[in-house]
Amino acid sequence: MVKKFYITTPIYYPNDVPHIGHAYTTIVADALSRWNKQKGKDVYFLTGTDDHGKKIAETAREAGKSPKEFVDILVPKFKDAWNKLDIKYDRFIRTTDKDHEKLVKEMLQKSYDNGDIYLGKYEGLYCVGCEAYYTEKDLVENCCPIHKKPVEKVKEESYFFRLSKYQKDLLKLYKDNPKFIYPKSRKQEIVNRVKEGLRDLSISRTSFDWGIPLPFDKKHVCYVWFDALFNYLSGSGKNEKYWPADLHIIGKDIIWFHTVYWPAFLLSVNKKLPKEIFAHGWWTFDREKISKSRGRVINVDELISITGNKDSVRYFLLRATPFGDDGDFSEKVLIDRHNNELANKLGNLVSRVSGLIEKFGVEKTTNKLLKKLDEKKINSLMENFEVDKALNEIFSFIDRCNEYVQEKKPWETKDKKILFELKESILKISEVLLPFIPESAEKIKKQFLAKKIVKENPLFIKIEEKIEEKANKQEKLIGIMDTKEADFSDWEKLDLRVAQIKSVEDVEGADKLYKITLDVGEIGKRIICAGLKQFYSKDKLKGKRIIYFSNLKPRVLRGIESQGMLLAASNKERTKVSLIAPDSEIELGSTIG
RNA sequence: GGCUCUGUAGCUCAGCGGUAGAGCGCCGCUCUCAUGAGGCGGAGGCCGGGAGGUCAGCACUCCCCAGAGCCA
Repeated sequence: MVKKFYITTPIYYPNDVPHIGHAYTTIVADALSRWNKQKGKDVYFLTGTDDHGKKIAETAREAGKSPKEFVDILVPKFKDAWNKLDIKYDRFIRTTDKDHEKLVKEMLQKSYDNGDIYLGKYEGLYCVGCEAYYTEKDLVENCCPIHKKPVEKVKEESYFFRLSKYQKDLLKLYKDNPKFIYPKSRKQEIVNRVKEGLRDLSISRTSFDWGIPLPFDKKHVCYVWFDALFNYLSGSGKNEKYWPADLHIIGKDIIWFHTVYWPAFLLSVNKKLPKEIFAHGWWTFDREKISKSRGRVINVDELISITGNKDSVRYFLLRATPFGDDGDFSEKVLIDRHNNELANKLGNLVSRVSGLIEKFGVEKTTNKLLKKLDEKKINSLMENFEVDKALNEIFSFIDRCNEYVQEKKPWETKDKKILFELKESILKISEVLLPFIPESAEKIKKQFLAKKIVKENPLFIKIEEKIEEKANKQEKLIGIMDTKEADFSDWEKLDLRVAQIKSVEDVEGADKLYKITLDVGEIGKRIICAGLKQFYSKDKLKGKRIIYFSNLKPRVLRGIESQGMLLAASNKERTKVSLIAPDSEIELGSTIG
């Protein structure tokens, strides 16, 4: 019997365009989904949107639309983004889908009948942005600590779910299923918090009506989590074919809801529990947390446009950081990986080998090269969701292949057997890379399975360096060239001398310059201007021995004739300056050369 | 405040009881099949600090310092 594998992403709020955070979760789920499919499992991959909630209702009203109209406009943006990133889901669920609404009502009724839902009163400080209540001490100047907006004092009749009843069951669940929560450190946090005790959970609202009405009290609509979490069950295929979920991929911000509320809800309605929940980290942008309110969001379209290649984005996100940890996004690193790993290593390997095969052909032989690919290791890494390390392993095999070409020099030997080994290895690479960079992997496969293998256009076009960096490099290059081209006679023109700083004065109206009087031994006293004020105090300079360039054409600076210059080292940014000085006692006026 | 986690090469991280590792960046050498690609080599680390157990610690225990996260 074929083993099933049911994997999900959270359902996203469609009140915003899809950004790097959404993309990351979904790409990871897609890669794991594709990988399991490749291993022969019957895979079912669910993603979608959470259309309900007060936040959506309010944003819609501001936009002058009904909530439904509003989400109908935004939801396609998610589908479109996933399409652009080659995400292949089996169902895109929306909480406004009829079958989902029906199931949630059934589940509410069932839980109510079991005595797990009761009527009470909720009073609290509510943040619309978070869809959550806060206590006084959480607030920062009476505002929500995340959105920095004032909270509302809300008091309303509400139905409660008896979460407290499930404390023991939950603790047992964590104990009996060590793989239930990943990564381990997160698990410890949850266990400790559950041990502290659980409060019953408010699951309904009367203050707005954009949601699923409670079947036993139509005045109330279902509050976000009971509605949203059950998408995993209602979206699990015909007759819940794929339930229970094998893996919920989530961000670390919603781990509490998935590892506490969700199993408790399921226990209440007598359903099986998901097997594993993996919480990944967040992306920061140049070291700052990405959040909408701070305006540091990078959306999917922008992300793709940086390299113009969806596989670069997929590769970067999957590879950049250990799964579970926070990652830092920067354009530079994305481009570096695109250029170095995808273009120079993988793309170039494909290019050089296809070119060689086109010229010389292949001849079947045993493949010793391929043995260097440790598939077992890759498999075990993937089973532990160590996607970054699995990719690492694959790319070190790509390195082996490039080394192999270098070592065997098939362009000289015209050895068809070597080229056969390389061809087979590249085909294998295309196979193992398929879950991660499907489009490129397909291209490679097609190219190397063709009857006549020919060299084709580059898979990954390298991204030009930024203009600024390029300019820097050129400057550096010119610097080197100048030195190289200098004749000895040029050097001889310079008269460099050891000198001592006798006095230092400020220059009126100049915040960088000092007027410095030097003693240059046999040459006598000289006055120069030097931009050292930011780096050296007067006292520090006084008495110092330095190297003086004496025959530099004099120049008037701020009304003072500067007779030459003193030598100093400085870094590229000119934030550090260090005077050049003789390292032992020597007469003033001594020449340098 | 309570509870977690992290601190190893310039940067990102791996190693988790037995002579300090990788990738990127930097420097040097080199090939020419290939996308200004590839290959080889080098520099660079009191493995946050201190104490303890061990024949042996970057890894184990305790304390301290610094940073991050969670507290419904």
